[in-house]
Amino acid sequence: MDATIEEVARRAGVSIATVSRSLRGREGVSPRTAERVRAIAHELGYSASPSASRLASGRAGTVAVIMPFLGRWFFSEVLDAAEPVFREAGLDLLLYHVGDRESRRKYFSVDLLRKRVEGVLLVSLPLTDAEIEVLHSLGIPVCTVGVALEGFRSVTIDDVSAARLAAQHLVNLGHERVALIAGDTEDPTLCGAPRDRRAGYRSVLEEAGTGLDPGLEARGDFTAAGGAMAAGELFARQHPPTAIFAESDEMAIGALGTLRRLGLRVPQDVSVVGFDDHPLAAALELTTVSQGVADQGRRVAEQLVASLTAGSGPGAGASEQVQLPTRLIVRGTTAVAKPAAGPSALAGAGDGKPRLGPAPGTRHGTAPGTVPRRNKEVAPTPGAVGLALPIRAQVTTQKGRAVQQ
Amino acid sequence: MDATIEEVARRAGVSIATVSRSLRGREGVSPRTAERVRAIAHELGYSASPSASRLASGRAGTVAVIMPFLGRWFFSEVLDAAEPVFREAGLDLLLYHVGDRESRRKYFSVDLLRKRVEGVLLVSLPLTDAEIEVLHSLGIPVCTVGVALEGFRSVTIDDVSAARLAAQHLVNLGHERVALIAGDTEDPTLCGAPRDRRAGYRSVLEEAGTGLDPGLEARGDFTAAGGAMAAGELFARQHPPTAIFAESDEMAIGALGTLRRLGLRVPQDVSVVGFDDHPLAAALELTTVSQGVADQGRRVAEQLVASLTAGSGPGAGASEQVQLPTRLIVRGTTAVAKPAAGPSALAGAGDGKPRLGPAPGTRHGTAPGTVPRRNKEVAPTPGAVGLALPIRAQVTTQKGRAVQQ
DNA sequence: TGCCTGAACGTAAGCGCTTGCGTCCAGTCA
DNA sequence: TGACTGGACGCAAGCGCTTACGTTCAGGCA
Repeated sequence: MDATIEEVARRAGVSIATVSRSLRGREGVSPRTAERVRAIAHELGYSASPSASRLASGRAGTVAVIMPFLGRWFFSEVLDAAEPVFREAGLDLLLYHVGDRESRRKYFSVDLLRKRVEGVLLVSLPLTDAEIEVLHSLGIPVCTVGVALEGFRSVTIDDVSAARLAAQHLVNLGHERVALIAGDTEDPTLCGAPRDRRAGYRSVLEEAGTGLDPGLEARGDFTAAGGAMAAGELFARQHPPTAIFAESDEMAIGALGTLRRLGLRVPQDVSVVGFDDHPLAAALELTTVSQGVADQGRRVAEQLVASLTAGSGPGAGASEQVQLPTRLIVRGTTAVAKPAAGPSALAGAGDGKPRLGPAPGTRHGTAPGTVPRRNKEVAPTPGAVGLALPIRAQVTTQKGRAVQQ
Repeated sequence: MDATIEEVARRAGVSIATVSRSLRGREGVSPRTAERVRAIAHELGYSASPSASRLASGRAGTVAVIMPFLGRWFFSEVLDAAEPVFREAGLDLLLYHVGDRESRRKYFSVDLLRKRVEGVLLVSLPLTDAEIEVLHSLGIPVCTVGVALEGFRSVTIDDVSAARLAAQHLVNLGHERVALIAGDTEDPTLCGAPRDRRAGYRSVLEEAGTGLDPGLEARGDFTAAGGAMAAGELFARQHPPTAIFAESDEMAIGALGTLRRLGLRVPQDVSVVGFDDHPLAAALELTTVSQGVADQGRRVAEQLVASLTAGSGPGAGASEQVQLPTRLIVRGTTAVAKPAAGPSALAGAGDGKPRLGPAPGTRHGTAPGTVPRRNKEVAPTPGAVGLALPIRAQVTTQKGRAVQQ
């Protein structure tokens, strides 16, 4: 068996209380003794049993991260960013994948969380009132990311404004038929994001005076395959769009695939904007709305750790709602609308250069979009350089070749 | 405070021992009593304190999943598939992100795992002998996926054969200059996969008699950005390739971006094969080697659960090494080599159709590649349909338009 | 010198369970 | 009717810690 605290105490010739105090850095032990105890503990390869110490102290030393998806980019990215924060704080990270209604019941009604964790991080999971009630009744800090919940601290973005960014960009390029590939607003495993992004999109179209056309909206399910289908639907309809805004990069990329199969060139025939700034978006030169996912993950984890350590300290921030900025990253999948678009035009020879020009209401963006490069060696590859624009600022130019599909 | 076992006992008018037995389904309790206890426990919203029960029973009820990356597709996919298996078995899933050398030391030398988990799932993490020693000394079941480790059960694929599949496909299409975008074989956070895939690639080239050319190998880092850079390097060299095999889809997609920027058409000018069957590979019609990642995740999790429940039962399978099959999925990024390739040819008008024809040694594949479709509604989208081929079987035809970039 | 003080340490009471073993008692059999 | 049996249950000893409180004792002060 592993060494226990008792063995360490015996070897050090002190009581187990002193060992505990020494190892936990509590006061009441002379520096010399503490040091000696620590040396012996290390020599024995001793480390306290978590269950014993949790039982005795009453603190779980664990946080739960609850997410509806693990495989989708947004979620794994949040997890990736949050993990080190918890680790740093000495907290174990218990992962909960909440999928269907059934597993949700297990997590919420049967208190799987109670006594097990001392904090909960909820990733983009919309909850019923009953579930929220359960969370509150746990009496432990709960932070959310991707969705704001009454009474809980959260880190989110303004999905409405972010979507407006994308839609406005397309409108300003002269597009009059801007389609939306939306997430499912009914899906119980998805949050308000699809609803808000659609709202942002619609508000821009209304302001533009082009009117809303239900025929311009199709549903993907936040996957590439769903995006591909949705694009297929859009172009099978009476009046196809000249531009597409997809609520996620994964759907946008799926749409790109469909467009290519249909022989439509991007951006010459159709412009496409995504949402997320997925790592592959840069590679594919997809114009997109960046929402700093890693940032969100890190921030919300820090928020949770703070709630945990501060206890009920300064009442401030009890339900702090952080909203992170988003920005449009213009790459190669968007261009000014063709004067008279014939959507039936099949793929023809293209010179590969998007016909970009100053859009109405132009303002120059300044902060260059960055393309992640971990490999620092020779860089003969012309990277896609986009422009990061504040809300409402519009595109003017871009460096780098655009897509030519 | 939450209800304790004592309160349940009091209300039920029995001893806490009986409550414990009733709730855990142990024998020694009359059915009537057990039922009554269960009802009362439920009424009180009681559930046993994990730390207390773990301390008393000595079982941790928790497994650790250790992975070097959380954000990369392969890893999050494995996690996604493994989680439900553990949940089903009533095991908590403790997530460990092992990044740099420093954090590795923490995980392995300081026994963060000891006393905390009763099983370990290691995802594609190569270990030093010392680290392996530590794992063995834990005396608990350890399973690995993505890499086979002496003395541990594992689920892997045959990376050499899988890579051969891709390389052979290109060679059979008539390509004589087949490049490799390789992962870093020196990276301590990566497993034998890059080494084996490179070996498979090289063996095919050697057999083909085209000889090995160091100028045909470049290093990505398993990211799209890395793949983009690597492709850039390859085409900046003296004798550019006519085909590229990338050791991951993410790198392949990055390479596609670079090729487009360089004005090279895929597959007319350059063929590209990836590795993984990433969800976006289907959307982009990337020819790739599918390695059934979800399968691997599920299988290895089941393996670990079995080791845990079987205890040291039938000695069989003590170090069972499962190897899952891989298959080539031919989509639109590969085509027969041009008779005389001028790699400097810039993008010209293309008819968008790959010049695919029967390759030498042809054999017809039968099992159709599947494109994940969760949305079951009208499907006007022409999905990419690839062919799943057993090892060494070669391409003949494919349905659906090919990429035209 | 006697007393007070506080740092340094020990004592022991839990924390909330699990489980081996002992007890009780309704049946069973001789 | 009494010894015997086994199912149903209670008792209590932990599991390995944390921590409130008690004890000891060297030093400082009047």
